[in-house]
Amino acid sequence: MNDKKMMTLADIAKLAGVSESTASRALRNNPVINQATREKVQQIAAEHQFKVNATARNLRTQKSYTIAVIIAFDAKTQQSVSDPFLLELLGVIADELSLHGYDMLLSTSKRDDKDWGSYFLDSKRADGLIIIGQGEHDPRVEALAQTQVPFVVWGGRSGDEPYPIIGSDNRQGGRLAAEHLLSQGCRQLVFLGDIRHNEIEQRHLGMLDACQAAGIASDAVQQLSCDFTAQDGYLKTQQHLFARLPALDGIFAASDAIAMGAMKALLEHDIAIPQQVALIGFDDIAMSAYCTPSLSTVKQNTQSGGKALVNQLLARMQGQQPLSEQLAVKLLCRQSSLRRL
Amino acid sequence: MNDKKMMTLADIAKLAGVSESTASRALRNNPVINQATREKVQQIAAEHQFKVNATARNLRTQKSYTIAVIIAFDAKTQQSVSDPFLLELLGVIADELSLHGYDMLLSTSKRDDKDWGSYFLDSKRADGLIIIGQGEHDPRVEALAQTQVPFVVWGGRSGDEPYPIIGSDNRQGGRLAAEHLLSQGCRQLVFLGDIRHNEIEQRHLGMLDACQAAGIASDAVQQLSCDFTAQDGYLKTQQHLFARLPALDGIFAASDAIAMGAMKALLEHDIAIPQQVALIGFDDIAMSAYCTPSLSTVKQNTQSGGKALVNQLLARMQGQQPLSEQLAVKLLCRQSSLRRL
DNA sequence: TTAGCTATTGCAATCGATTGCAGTATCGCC
DNA sequence: GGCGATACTGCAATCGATTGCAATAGCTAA
Repeated sequence: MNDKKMMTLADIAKLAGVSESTASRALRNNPVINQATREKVQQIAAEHQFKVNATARNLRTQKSYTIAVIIAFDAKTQQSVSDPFLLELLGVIADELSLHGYDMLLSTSKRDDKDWGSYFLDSKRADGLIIIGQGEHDPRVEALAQTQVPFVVWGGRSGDEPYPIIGSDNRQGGRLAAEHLLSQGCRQLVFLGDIRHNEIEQRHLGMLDACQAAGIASDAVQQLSCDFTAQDGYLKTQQHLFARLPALDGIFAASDAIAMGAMKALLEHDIAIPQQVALIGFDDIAMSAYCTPSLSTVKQNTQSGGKALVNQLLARMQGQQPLSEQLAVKLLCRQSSLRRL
Repeated sequence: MNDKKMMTLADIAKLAGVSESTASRALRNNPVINQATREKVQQIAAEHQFKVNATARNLRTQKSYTIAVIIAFDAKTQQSVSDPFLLELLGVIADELSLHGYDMLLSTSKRDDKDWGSYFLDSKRADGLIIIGQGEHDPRVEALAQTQVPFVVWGGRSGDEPYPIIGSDNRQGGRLAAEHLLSQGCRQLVFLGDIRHNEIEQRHLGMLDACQAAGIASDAVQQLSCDFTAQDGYLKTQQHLFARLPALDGIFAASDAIAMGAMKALLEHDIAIPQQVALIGFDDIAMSAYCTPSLSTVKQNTQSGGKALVNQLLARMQGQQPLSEQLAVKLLCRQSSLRRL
């Protein structure tokens, strides 16, 4: 029942009474092999549960049929470790890769000891790289761009990056969020987030776009740096925003986690949301709809994002010019910002 | 600067004026090679940024130095896709594996087309399997247990599983949660969760333990099936629990997500938490501390869990008898359940 | 009948590193 | 001076599948 030692192609060939080359071609459905022969070989292989040794194939073909996904953390803040958004994106990427016959090697680069390009590519562990890091300018990525390594990045475009970046249209997202706050009558706004990150910077810029378009004085818009955690959202709100009350009437947080921290601080201080301060986040994590008040937010299209990452990378690996992409986002208005029904 | 084609061990050997075998041994720091020779080879390799071809090594050594991590979803509920707890665990596993020189292949088995064991092991893609699925009895896992495949499972032990399971002491967690509710004066309790899942069943049993010990009548403890989502927590609370008010005074949700859904429903109904109904969850996801009221919960030790998974698997791969482990959990009392200060 | 095709199949090299075993040099010591 | 031990180093086989090219068989057309 359980074959003692591993079956090899040679065993299958012998059983089928053909040469290894024929067996190999038959299994891969090479049409040059007689149909009857093909079927016979495939049947025998199936009977014995033969699985091609991926290692041997990889060595011979010089491909690994594997893509490395690197989650690049900020060494300092350790952010995003528990960002639900990430896991969702990962799931989509995994599915899409598997659809194309690729496996996914996952690496969280906390210790950034090893140089990605060579660790994964030169050693033939992977054929390409997907880098997920809502990072600040990362020298390692910049360095990669100088090489021939096929890779794509999930993140925010700031304009001139010499590598393909797929991400949400963060600026548009920021615009939508701010327009919404303005439409609810907010006039003194705060942006809560770390604009050293490209994506966050774009969200902030979008907010400024909207304010400018609405003729809001620029000193009515404050930006306050904040980590990606609920904790920091809470702290920063406590430390800096209470002082600006009651004038302050609208907060745009760079992520839902931050927003929920801010919400906590406001509620503890008995500030009515959205009546006194309207609040909106970014990401639409699962909890957003279920906190009280429910959190307005800007939703990223994880599905399209994951697919775009994979498809651009595969295109790049086939020698095509990869393109950066910006995905449309969607405004979700919930209780935390809806002053009027 | 950038070497045209990939360097191979042969190239390094030639440059160093030694044979391939010597070069190989030198790079792996085999003490049988003269120290001076070793250093010279290593230096030349470093200069040329030589990286051992993992594929070739794997073929020759018949190992892949790779562990496959499979996130087994419930085909129906698609739960846990966005469970923050999972990502955290994944991160720990990734780090621990990398510490031991292993890479991590991630697979989300939504389409359960392929048979794990053979896909990863027979094809030599991985040396072992870590299966994460707070699953119900999964026939695929049962089948694996019949084979020689080295694998470990994250989940709940129900007693007799013939394979190593690492997980939290869910029963103890349930006990702690219930004891806490009781200590707050709750007498009519509801458990919200799907007890077909081992882990959840254990949490429920723990709750019953505590109630029994406290002499609570068994009909004062209700169990209500519920998916892993905030959404279902919300719905089930609306549909079934309002009818039991005001007698009902304590809810233990099988996960924080469920708890937050329930909280939403209660608040919308103007039920005071914790005065009228005390609420406690499980997991301590990042948001728990930042909803309002903040959510009491039982915290799992992700760190130890990830390490245990990896270490047990590696032990198993070295022929040792792997042991199941139950990790201690910790009760975190926050506003949602604290009636007295 | 035979050259010329086509349809199949097999031979043997190849991918790059590892490793058992054999070979060489050097040294100490009687 | 010779013998064995010690310390390195190299030869060549090996892991398992893929593939360019050669080989064979069967068949058609001249």
